[in-house]
Amino acid sequence: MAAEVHEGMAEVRNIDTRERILDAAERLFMAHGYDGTSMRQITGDAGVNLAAVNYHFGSKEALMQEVFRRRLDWLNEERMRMLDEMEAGSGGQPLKPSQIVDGFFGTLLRMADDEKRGGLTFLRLLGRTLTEPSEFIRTFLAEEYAHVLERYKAALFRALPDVPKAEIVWRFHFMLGATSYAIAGTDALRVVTDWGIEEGDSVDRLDRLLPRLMSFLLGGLRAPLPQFAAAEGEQQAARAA
Amino acid sequence: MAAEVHEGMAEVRNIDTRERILDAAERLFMAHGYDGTSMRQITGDAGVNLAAVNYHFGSKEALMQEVFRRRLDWLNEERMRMLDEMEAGSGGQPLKPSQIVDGFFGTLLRMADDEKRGGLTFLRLLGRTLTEPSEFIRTFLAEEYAHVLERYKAALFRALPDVPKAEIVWRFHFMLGATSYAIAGTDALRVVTDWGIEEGDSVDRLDRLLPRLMSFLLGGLRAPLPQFAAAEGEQQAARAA
DNA sequence: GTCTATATCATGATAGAC
DNA sequence: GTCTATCATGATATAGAC
Repeated sequence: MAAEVHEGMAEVRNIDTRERILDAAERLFMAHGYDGTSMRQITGDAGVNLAAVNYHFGSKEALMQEVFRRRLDWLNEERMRMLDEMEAGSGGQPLKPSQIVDGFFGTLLRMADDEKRGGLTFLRLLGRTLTEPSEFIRTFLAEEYAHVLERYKAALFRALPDVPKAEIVWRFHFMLGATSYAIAGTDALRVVTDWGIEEGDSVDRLDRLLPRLMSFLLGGLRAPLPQFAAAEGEQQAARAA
Repeated sequence: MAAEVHEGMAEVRNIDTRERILDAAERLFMAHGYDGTSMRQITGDAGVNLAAVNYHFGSKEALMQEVFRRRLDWLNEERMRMLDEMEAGSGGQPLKPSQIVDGFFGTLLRMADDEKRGGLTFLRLLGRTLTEPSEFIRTFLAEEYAHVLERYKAALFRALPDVPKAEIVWRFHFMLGATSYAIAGTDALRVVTDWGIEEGDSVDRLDRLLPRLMSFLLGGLRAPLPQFAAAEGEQQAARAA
């Protein structure tokens, strides 16, 4: 009797097993890194059999890719959708830098509150992975979502016509770093923030992180240019005129 | 005869072996991470025997700590020395934010040109490790050099009396992230910077990275406060007056 | 689809000769 | 201090019964 129920639920349990593995892998990769997490830990945590990972995903590397794809496909479609929407509403005018930054980084940070999209766990995993040494996964991310970066970069070029393009690319990069580190939420962070914070100020609240980060990013993006770049900026502005 | 020469050089070869192991470990940990690097790779690369790591350092973890200590002791002494010097020359007045940022992050970045202090290899290792999941090493770093962060944080509090302290701590954290990511120099960086850079513009030149990063960091540090924090800033300024 | 059992290999660490 | 040889463990992956 139990066997019949088991057979009847085979399809459902299959899907369930896949998700359970992905959830456990996401959590463990976040906490201990790719190389620091074994398939025994993952399947143990997920409550499934050791062989299930290879059956459902083929290998540990393929599992890692699927962990990211599950979240990033949605995120990057959302980013594209927001850019489409903002550009449709701007009447052909360049967007404001704050709109672009919010579309890219704000959309990312708002995932932290969305448990069904991975929430803070996935965000931290992503933040850490961007500087982690597992080459195959950085390559995968760069290739899979290059088109999104490209469109946002182009939007920034239009929004800041008198800033040299090289400078914008660098600043985009600095913004990525500040954001990654903030969401990675390492213990180094905790040590820093534990000092000298006024009583009652809840540093850890995510709804405050977003405006804090936004101010910082925009301040950096629009900062005065370094001297050698300011000269290039004048040339670029002259060409455009 | 050969045996006598060997014995006579024992001390020298000892030191040499230690340094060779540290150099190889620094390079490999940077490229593949702590968990992704085996002691066989390290000793193979260093051209020494496998057992030498445990003889000289005791364990893989202790080796990793020594890799960092070798570079960071100097860096953090230099940071302290610069702060002492600047404060001695300011006549009791608060320092300028740009001085403080240069003392902390400029001193770090200038290590990239100093091959005998680890150069770019160590800088990248450090940048990656700050978000890496190896807990023991982040704990080690946080405890070992906490006093330096504390002094720089205090200097920033004095330099920016009407910015809430919590805000300064966060912005310090964002600056750390932007810098880590920039020096980690992942492939994600390379992909980003390969797009749309004008011909002849050498994006990779380190002497340009420093002023670029400085402008960005200072722009972020001095950015307008987010609304909720601006209110706190007024209170803080009122208390100080 | 799920399980047990196992093949195959790499890891960190150490004992003991030299 | 350096070497060889080896231990004990844990890794990914798979074969084959159910």
